[in-house]
Amino acid sequence: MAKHGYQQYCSLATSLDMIGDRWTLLIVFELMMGAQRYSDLLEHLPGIGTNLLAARLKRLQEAGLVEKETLPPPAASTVYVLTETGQGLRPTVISLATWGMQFMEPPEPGEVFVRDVVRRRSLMFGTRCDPDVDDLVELSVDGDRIGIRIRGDVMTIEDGSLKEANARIELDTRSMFDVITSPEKDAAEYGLEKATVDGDHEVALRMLRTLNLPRTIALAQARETAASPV
Amino acid sequence: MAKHGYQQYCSLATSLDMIGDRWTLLIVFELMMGAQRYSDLLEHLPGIGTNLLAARLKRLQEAGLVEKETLPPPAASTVYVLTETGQGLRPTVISLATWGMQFMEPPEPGEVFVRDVVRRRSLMFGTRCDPDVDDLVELSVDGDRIGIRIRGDVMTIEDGSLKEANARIELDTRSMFDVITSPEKDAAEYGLEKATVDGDHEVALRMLRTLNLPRTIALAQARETAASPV
DNA sequence: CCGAATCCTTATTGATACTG
DNA sequence: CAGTATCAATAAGGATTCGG
Repeated sequence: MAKHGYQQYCSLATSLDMIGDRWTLLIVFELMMGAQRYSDLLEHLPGIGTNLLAARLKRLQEAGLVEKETLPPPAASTVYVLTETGQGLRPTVISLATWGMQFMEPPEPGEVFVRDVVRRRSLMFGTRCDPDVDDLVELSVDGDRIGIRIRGDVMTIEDGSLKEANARIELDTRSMFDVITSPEKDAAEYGLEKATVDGDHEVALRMLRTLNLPRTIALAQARETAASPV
Repeated sequence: MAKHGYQQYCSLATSLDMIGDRWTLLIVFELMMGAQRYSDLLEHLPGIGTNLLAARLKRLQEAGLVEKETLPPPAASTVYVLTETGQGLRPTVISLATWGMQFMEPPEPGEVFVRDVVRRRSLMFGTRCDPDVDDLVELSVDGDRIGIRIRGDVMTIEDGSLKEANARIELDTRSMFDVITSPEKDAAEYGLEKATVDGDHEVALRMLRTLNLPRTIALAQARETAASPV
């Protein structure tokens, strides 16, 4: 689309020449959540079309934002990884994703898979957390069930139900939406009221707080940046 | 381009549906530097084509990011203005523009108009400045001449030469590039060595520091954000 | 002159089929 | 699994025209 680019001597135009094409930034976003195979990307980017994915990956590699890596045997599959340069887009992507949050409507039940929402959340999840925490929570939203482990500053997700969870949270789509998108710092408490909790309530509350954290922090940072723009 | 959008329940995809089209973010960037008429935008966005500009402005208005305003007589012209929502993109735009800086090559002499470079710089210029400063400097880069006034936290630019300037800086394109893009905090001192200065050296140095400021601050913020990603 | 709307050509995309 | 190839549908680029 930007075949011969914006021909402007402007760093924003330069950036857009590199990542301004349709789908490109979404691919970068996906790769920020970890290395992925071609088919993983296809799956996580519904609607992209295999030719476009291939084309974008090629350009991203030429631009030095992405690299192909071959996993050691027995996996022996090739994955795409963001380079250091590509990782440099993290603040931008987070800031843009945060801005977009204000336009999101509560989803229809079933429209959304919790797993994807929490996965994306995990990108914005930072290091500002208690290093001693080690929580394993089963989260079920309108029947859609995943396991989330928070260990210090690392969040990992697994599918299906967990026998060893410290807490089980069951909640409806709307409440989940409220917890995640609300800039209020008591959104987690509110979500807890709406939820059915099994197991350690303390752990459950901490988990909901963690899921809300990115939004709160991002807003604070955005305000600060806006107040004294760079 | 994104006619029926990415159909993903994802705030980044939502953002891109609004500002992901070609030219759109550049238009927003322009408007961040102040209200502009249709023809001003055409001029500042070389290559856009009048039909596209019209189409983008229409979409941006529908999306609530831009509004049309009619200036009071005798100006009586209509200008486009960013709404509060549109202004919310400021941190994103600054972060993306900062990221792109690493790919910029020193321009050919004459390729670039100082005025445009400094104009864009003024967007990133923030409030972290000495409120007592009131400097008026004439800056000439390879013969291209503008006047810059810094008064507290406000930077204004005017064309042509100034009789009343406190200092006159004359420098080549390459040195100007170095001052602006260098993350080193002594870039300004370096630039001063390369320059011919007439008038108050203290004022000249402060001006070069100010032009370098955005880059330095932006990098510091990016590092911080990357370290504890939102 | 400003602020577009129209027409036409080229480039990019989206969807699907196909291959090593 | 990891892409290519094909092709119709769209969007962008460029020139010109039009109304106030």
